Amino acid sequence: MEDVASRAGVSRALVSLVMRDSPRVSEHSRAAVLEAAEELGYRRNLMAHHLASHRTMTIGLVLNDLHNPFFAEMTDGIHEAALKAGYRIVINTGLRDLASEKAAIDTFLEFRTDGVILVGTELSEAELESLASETNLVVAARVTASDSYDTVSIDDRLGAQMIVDHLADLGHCRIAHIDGGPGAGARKRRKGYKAAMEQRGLSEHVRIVAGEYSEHAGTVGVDKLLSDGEMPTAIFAANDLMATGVLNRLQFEGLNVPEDVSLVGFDNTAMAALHQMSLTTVDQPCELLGKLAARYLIERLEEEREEAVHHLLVPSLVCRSTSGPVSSRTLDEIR
Amino acid sequence: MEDVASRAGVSRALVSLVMRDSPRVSEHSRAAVLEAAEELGYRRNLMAHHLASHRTMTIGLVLNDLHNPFFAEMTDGIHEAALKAGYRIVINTGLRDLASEKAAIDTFLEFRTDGVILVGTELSEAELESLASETNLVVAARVTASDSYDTVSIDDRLGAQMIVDHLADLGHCRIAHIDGGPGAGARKRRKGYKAAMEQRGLSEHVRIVAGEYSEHAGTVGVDKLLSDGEMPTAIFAANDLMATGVLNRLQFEGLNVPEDVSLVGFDNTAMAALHQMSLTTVDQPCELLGKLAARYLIERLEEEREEAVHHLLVPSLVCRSTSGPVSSRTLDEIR
DNA sequence: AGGAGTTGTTAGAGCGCTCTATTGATGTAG
DNA sequence: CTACATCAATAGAGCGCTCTAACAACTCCT
Repeated sequence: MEDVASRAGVSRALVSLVMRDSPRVSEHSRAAVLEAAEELGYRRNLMAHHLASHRTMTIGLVLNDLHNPFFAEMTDGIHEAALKAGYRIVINTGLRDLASEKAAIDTFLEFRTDGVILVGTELSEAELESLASETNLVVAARVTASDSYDTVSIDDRLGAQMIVDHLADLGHCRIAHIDGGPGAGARKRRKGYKAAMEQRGLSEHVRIVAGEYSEHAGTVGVDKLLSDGEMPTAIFAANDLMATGVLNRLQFEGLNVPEDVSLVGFDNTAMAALHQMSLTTVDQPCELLGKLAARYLIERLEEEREEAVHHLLVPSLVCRSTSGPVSSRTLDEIR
Repeated sequence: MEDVASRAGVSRALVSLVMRDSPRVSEHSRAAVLEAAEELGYRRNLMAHHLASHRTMTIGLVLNDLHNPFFAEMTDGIHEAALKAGYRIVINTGLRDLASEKAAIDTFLEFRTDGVILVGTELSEAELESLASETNLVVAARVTASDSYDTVSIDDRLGAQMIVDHLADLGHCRIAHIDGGPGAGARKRRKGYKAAMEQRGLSEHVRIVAGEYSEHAGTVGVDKLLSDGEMPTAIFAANDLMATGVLNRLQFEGLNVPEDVSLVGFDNTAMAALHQMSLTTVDQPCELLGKLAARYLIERLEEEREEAVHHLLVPSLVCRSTSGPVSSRTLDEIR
């Protein structure tokens, strides 16, 4: 910066002003500085910039799982909204694993990004609370009642209920749920499933298989369902990624979907819409969620608001071809 | 740091040593400092750290497209190798768009990450060259002959040739290629396709439709193929993501795969292996590629090597169910 | 003409850390 | 008992920037 200043024949402070697009610089000086900077290939040092200004104009984004297209779609929305407000984003992945997620967050804390958006976090509420005391925080795709950070999500519980209602309407009673384990929103989906089953008078058919938000968990889940007890006529997979694994395994086992077993996912990722999948699922307006998350964080950063916001969006069911009326055949006949 | 120092009853410099795990600190002082830091919730400021040390122990990773599972798989490999060497990674996305990619890179340059890995970059060779003069650079999934940065990739040209050979062996002559446009490796795949067609005496059947590495491009590509001229009996899509769109559209148009049209993709992403897709494709050992990329960058960072490395891996064909012998029916009969 | 404002520019302190050189304190050999 | 290492700890400069306060140089108004 010193070099640029002397080459442009001005002071270091003025170069700093030009770099920050200050309006209180004459056109003449501005041009001279920009030219000198260009010639020297000068690029400002964000580290030093931050150290002096305490701002980086950067948002840290922690995605739970890069393999799940849901997160890519959320990112689009966040990216767009952030850019529009003059912020840039930096991403890190939690690898669907608590320790890695914490490491990812630590990186951003050490980098001192202006704020952090956690998409699909697996952190406990206590951990979120303590994180919120260190930085500006928005949690997406998960709901809490905290008043120190914002949350943006769809109503997972309601989504699960819609699924059960849909399947029950088609005549299904033996509706099983492979759950999302520690995944964000998984508990609410599980609860919604249970509540809806009870409401429909299907309490005795409640059957929950432990899983997680991955394709592999779908495969394993089907194996478990096949190996012990009566096979359900419908499966509610905790998310689309898992549903992919379920569908794969069912077909591998010679079961037809939806003739023999109906299947419903959750998230409505681009994957689900594919002709080959054509998965019945619950839609999450990813881009909108992303935009809202970014917007709420930016409101915090610009100190336009003190109290926490908890924005809950209403999901909608997308019926495709993996769900159909209950079959009259039993599993034994099928085999 | 000052606070931690006074609380622990030592100097600021000693706290710094403890934070950097220096061996020249007595156990007693170390314990005292760590305790004080813990109590005060101290977290070192990476910005200041870098400013003074010129190191961040961080690698910037630019992924061309978050929606393409190929990049998620590469990331796994990079992440693992980086962590093992004590580096952390920070990700940014190019949104499959040159301007965004440049913005992503700029962020890392301003953050002064120790080095940058570009996965599937669309930058020109001149731009890559100039970037390499600013930071330590490794380019993955693309090949150049530069001697100022390393590249790690499979042999795209060979992969394309394997596809054409496979299809030609099945009796196909009218093999069309929907290309990857500005995408990394797309030119090589296009060239390999052309060369192989000529080698097989199928020059007159060479047909290239302009596309890009996206699902949508596959849909559009099929429409183009259907609307003008004779429909090919086989399609080589520039990557798996595009192949998904192609498959989708073909089925929508009532064409059976592989009975009416054979289809081959490229990348062998997890998606391609799904029972519902079962896509014939060319395998890229993503994790290995990622690991190599990280390793080469780290070698550069630790200044173990001066000259550039260009590592080219041999691809392999994975035959699944979207490719089969040429059909005797013509398109008119099908319709 | 003199005070008040406005505009463009600058000096210099300070952000939170590392790093070099230095100082004591302790041990070890001549 | 002195000379020389070795080890633990520290002072103080400096990394590249921003920010406050101050300063010229104008313009405007009474």
